[in-house]
Amino acid sequence: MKAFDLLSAPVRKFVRNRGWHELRKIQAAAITGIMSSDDNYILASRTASGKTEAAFLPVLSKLNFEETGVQVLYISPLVALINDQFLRIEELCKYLNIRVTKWHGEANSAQKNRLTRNPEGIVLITPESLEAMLVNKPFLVKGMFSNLKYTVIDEIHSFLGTDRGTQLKSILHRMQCVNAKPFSIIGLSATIGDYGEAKRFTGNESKTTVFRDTSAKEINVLFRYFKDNGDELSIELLKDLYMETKDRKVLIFPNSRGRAEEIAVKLKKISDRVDGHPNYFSHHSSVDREVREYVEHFAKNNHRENFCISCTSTLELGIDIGTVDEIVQIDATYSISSFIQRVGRSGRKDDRPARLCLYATDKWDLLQSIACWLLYSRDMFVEPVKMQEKPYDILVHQSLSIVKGNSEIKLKSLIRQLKNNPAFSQTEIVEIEQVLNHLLKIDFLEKAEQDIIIGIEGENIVNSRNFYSVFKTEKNFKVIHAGNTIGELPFSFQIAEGANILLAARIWKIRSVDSESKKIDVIPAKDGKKPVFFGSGGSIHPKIREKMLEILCGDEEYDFLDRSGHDEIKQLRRDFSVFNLQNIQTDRLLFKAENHLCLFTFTGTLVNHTLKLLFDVVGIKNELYEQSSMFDISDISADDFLSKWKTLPKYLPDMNVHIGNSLKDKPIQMDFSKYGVYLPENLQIELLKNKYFDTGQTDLFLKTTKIIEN
DNA sequence: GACCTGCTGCGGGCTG
Repeated sequence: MKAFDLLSAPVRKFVRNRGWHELRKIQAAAITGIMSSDDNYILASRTASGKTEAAFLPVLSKLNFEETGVQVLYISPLVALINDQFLRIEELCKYLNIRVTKWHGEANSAQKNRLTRNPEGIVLITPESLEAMLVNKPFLVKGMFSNLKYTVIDEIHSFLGTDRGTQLKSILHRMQCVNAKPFSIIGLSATIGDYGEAKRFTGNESKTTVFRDTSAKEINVLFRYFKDNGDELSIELLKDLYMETKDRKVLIFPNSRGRAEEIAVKLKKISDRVDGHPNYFSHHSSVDREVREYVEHFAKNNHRENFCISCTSTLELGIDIGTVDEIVQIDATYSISSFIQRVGRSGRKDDRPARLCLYATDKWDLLQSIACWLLYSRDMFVEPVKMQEKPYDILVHQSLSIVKGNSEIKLKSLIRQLKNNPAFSQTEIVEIEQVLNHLLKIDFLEKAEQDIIIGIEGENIVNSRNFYSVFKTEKNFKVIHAGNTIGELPFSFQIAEGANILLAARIWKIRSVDSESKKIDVIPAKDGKKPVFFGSGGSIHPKIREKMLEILCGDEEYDFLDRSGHDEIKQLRRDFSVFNLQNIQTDRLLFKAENHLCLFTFTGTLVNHTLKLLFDVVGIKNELYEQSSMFDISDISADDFLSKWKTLPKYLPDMNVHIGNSLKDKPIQMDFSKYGVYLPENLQIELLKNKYFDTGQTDLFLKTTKIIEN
């Protein structure tokens, strides 16, 4: 039987009326699977390949929406995506007389109230809104969701291996507990590397099936190399970039918000001068939400005019922005999976191959960029998801949430609930007890006779509006022009009266700064500096660094490189030819210069961090340059260094002591975790160890590496 | 050498 015939009559009518001649591969597979079983499914395929319909066509065919209670829950990582998908799902449901309700912080509260009085149909929600419901109105969760049949999780890859994902996994389990009969889960995802983790996310790996649409899109790739001079992009690069993008619909990804502004403003200036199109925008988290919505709307609805959006990962996820002809990446991405997301945003027209242009501004970035491209296109490599096996900080959060939701709960019952939750399945009971005891000790929890309740100190935390999310955000200054919010900026040396800055693809002069209300008043200006933001670097997988070394030691000529890129690689190869390298897997390079040593490790960020800590412990004076994966080592001879190097493995078993000392030195290191500071010290150390270090890989690295000298 | 994400409940003021 054909997949189409499995659908219910009204859904078939919908498909025919839309004029769809045939179902996509992913849709046919999903329909056959979902119609025939109540198993969980992961549907993986490119952006805009009809995944939403792949999930909803069979679910709408299968369920009886006359039943009371919400039947389908759709969970999205973004409010913007909920608003997007609402229109599509509502269109589908109009035929079937099913009510669809948006439920997030900005959604209409009258609609929400109507749903609570008469729960039915489909609800679109964020993880944080679900959390809030569990904390404040657990009775509502029971009333609304105890007859739930399906939960659809959009962009499920964005939850894998993240704190927010652990939170969602925990919430899903808590919801399963109030449900009469377990609901099924359908995860929608872009193509990812780690389907095992995606399957485990449903809480029932063996009853979860993955459907993948692997049909690859043809890509035309071009590399351009323009060495930058210091902080700003070279004028040659900008001119080339302008010519490359002026007649297309383009997304440019420059890896940082400051540079996104620099590019948008400078390309617009060139365009103004030569009478090109005026549609240059920037899109990132510091651009006001309404401004961003305008940009998205423009891209989606102007079919004839070209545009250029200079953006960060805000445009990586699946917000619908219509057709994009070309993707430009400035310098290497931090991961292959991010690279895949960005490439996937182009070439929606099926008849044309996607166009990808990779600019590099530094020799190491050029090398990394080539490595990423080869790993993606030849080796089909994607980083595995790095799981936090024991997410103690999320355990703190969920413990507080469960206690607050229950008002009071027996300690044994709380421990049992946490232990049965798949989000914490790797955490031992003694560890859960340790966390809860510490929360009791710091008055976040309190014993009231036989029960546990929220303690004095915990009240402030759980009653705050900020409690529902597990990630941290800083308070920034609002940038305002003539009463309109342009965006926001962190406080820095730049924020001063009379200074000129770039924001939202425009140039502004700061007229006044109000530190009290955190507002900056601006007027338009003619020239200015790119804004400064703060952030620590990303983490590069060892495989990318190994590929960089492989390219360096090889002699293949790449036909996708331009002349200057070709010359730069040639020069790099010449520089490294002083080493007689035999084995790319195990040989690493020690360059002996006059007064210092350069150790090129060609390994991942976490191993480098671990090596740095070990160097510090044994008193090797060093500085780490992550971009080239190189340690600059001084005040020691090569021979002394090598004999100390041999002793490093024996310090690894005491990593917790070393990390503990480092944490005492700089408590600020815990800042990455919103709830980590409420853990006992030994668990804080474990959290830090998992986040910034990799003792297992470092042990292996130290044991297998052979150091080659020049 | 970084990027991103979300938000209750209540009270007061205003509009229709």
